Amino acid sequence: MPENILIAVAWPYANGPLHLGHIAGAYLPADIFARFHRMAGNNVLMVSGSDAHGTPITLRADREGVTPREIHDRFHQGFLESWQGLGISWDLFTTTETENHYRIAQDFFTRFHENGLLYETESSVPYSPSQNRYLPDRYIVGTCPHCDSDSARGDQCDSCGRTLDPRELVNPRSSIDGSAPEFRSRTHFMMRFSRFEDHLKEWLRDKTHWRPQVLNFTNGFLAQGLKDRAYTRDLEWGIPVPLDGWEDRRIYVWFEAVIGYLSASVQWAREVKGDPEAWRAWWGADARPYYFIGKDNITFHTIIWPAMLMAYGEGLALPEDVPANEFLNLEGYQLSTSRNWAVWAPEYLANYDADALRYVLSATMPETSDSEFTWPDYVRRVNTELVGTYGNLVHRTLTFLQRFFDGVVPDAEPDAAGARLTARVAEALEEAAAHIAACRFRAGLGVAMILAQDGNRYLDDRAPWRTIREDRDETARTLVTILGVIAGLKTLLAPYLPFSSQRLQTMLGLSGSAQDGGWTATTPAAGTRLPQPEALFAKLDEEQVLAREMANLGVGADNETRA
RNA sequence: GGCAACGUAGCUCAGCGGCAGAGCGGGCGCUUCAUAAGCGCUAGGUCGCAGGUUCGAAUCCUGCCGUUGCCA
Repeated sequence: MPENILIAVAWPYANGPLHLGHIAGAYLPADIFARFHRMAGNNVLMVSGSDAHGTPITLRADREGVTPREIHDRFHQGFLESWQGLGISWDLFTTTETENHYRIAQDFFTRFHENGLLYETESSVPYSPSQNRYLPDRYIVGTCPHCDSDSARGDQCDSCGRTLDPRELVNPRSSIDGSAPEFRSRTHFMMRFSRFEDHLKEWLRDKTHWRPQVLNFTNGFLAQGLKDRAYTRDLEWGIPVPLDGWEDRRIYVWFEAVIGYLSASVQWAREVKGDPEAWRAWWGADARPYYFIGKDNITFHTIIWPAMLMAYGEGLALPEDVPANEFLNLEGYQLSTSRNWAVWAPEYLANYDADALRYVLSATMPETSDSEFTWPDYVRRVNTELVGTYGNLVHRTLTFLQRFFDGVVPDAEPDAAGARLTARVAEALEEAAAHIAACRFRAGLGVAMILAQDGNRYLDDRAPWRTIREDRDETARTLVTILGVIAGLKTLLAPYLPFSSQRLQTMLGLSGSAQDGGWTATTPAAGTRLPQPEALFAKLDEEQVLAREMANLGVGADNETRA
């Protein structure tokens, strides 16, 4: 019986283009998971969108002298193009800047308020008299009270790493115009998260299938006691508090962005599916929601958002799993937008193949600990593994078939050794399915690559280039066997390498899409004439790649702001 | 400062109580259908450091060093 699998993926800040860290951290694993489950016959709803209201967007807008909406629109559009190029197969990628999202986020607020979960509290907020606006903590700069650095921000000191309150800063001033801020007393709402501590602990009890890092971190966080948190902020950009007289305060971006998982599902039902109630199948009692995020977001998805769902009280499905990834480093250092230490998706896609990146990032996905992307390693994996092991197995087989069989699939059955290998294909499909369903994506890919090696070894053992001289039937048996392996690889790799699997689908003389073929190895029927094969992947010139990429890295760094 | 992880072969990473593993790179050989691709063999490691538990520790515990994330 098909399952309803909600694939909810982190909402990227629309303040800059996507880079490799985003892709390896959340979007690629989510997409592999989605494509696999669709092939396996499950009902998938995969949603996310641009986070329009984060502080980084306001920061960039202030710096460029444009509105936050202009920043959001620019990068949201860029995201859509990158998804297309990378083959990230959303059912809907929307944004928090929609009427639908505002309505649902405000509905959450109203519900919490009516249920007595929000209470008022006074807090001291930095205000700029010269600009006549309240300032976010990180807009205040000054001297750090701990280490005397004069470039500390109101939220944190980059020199000593301590987090700060803007009132602690010595000689505080606005980073916009250098004027001294006032601190004004303002009324804000606190959310009674503390009320859900026990319920959360109870809910977490059977989550033994979660990754240890995620579970330990979550349990540890809860063990320290869940505190109430400010639900509103003094900002001009964001979703207004839906109460008379409170319109100048906004719902804190974090508590609003997570609601996007639900609001995007609702929007999908109405606008894409054309059935306004269709979203309920992915949010009901038998739905299985998976949240793909980075390790910096764990508490919001294992504690805050589940608590909000409990607080909302419609029996909305809680996360089944939150397979948070660790971080991807680049050439030995952390990715950094401000230092331009990154590989940007648009630039990558302008020069290289999407499947090649999907392969390399899948093989080195930071599932269990931080991992490393280097350009020499990228070239090596593409040339030896993608081209050499997998691509070449396909190419040597299909060109052989053209040369000696006129491209026609022979009518033959595998021999004994071939039957054993064919059985391996079926096993590989089962093993990989188990790995992918459990969010072990590297392991799933490993199963496919071992099968490709088995195929190459089988070909070398059978040596059809020799048998063709005296025993055409035996050669035919070898080829039919290896075509079955290739068909299996096409399926096994379709979640990882959708573009090349589709090309292979065509080269195998199969109609339709590789995605719709199901999680099985379908071989072309005997007598089918296959088209002239083309290489699945292009070999890279290491010197050329390194010359281009190492020259770009870190160039144009902007050290004035951090993003 | 508190919490949670990570530190394993030249590189990238598995393993997480029972003889230290894979891929790549290095060395040697086989093959020639194939994108100078493929296959086999081989060298290479005080499993961050120091203690402890155990018949037995890369694996469990403690401390330290280094890295990362979250929180204060």
